Amino acid sequence: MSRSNPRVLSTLERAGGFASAQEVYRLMQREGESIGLTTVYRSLQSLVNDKIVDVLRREDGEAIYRLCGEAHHHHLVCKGCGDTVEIEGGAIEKWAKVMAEEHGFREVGHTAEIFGLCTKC
Amino acid sequence: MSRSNPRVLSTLERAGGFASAQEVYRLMQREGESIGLTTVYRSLQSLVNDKIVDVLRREDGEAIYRLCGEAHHHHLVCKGCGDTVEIEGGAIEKWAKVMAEEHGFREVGHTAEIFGLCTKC
DNA sequence: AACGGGAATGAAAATCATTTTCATTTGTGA
DNA sequence: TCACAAATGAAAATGATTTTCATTCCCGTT
Repeated sequence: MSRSNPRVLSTLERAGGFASAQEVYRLMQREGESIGLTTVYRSLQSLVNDKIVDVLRREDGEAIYRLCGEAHHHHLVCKGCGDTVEIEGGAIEKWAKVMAEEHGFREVGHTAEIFGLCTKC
Repeated sequence: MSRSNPRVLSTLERAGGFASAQEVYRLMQREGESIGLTTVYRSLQSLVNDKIVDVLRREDGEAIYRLCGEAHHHHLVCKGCGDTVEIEGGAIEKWAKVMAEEHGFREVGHTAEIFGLCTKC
């Protein structure tokens, strides 16, 4: 096991708490940090294990890492222009909790996204 | 542009209306159909364009294709053993609809999954 | 200060899904 | 039959992610 390189976390923070591994890597390069791509991946994974960051997926399948503790929210994504609106999902939280309990699941998390065509598209 | 090979759609149906491109391809191979992977990808994409199937993402980033109009349900996935329970999500449907309307989105779909540790893990 | 062992690092190769290229085949209308 | 567009698929290209493996770093012990 490897522990997270602190500069990776700090870069993810600086990126707005939301970026892909490749982006974190490029960002660190541009800032003159000497680090390998492998280490970036390992650090991010370790942060995920430690529940310090979440993993989500872009539409193209690329993994993006998000700092936890951010107010938890969901997305409304436009299939046309890719525009994204953050929405709140109290209903989902409750649903997830109930469903999980009903089936005896512990340590539950969830994902939920809505996609459609926005007013402009 | 290429039109969808009908055998691809028929295979996706037979797969339970839910499979990745690779799975559809393997399934067709096993059934003795002569088809190339490229054609499977192209057909699925064309079906997506025609709004006959939806695209979702697995946790590992692989794209999965789902027949539209299928009885719509959600999943409760165990992080330990990978076991999956199908659950119903009336609450989500309502939430998605409300949120979409609130922001003027049309033709909306959604994804929602819950993951955690099952009783055995 | 030298030593030893485990953790961290990163370059390069391996994987895997997906896309692109391109030459060939097929189907259809003139 | 001819010609041309669409469909097909093998092989190569792409891009993210993971694995391998040799090297370097860190730290506590002689």
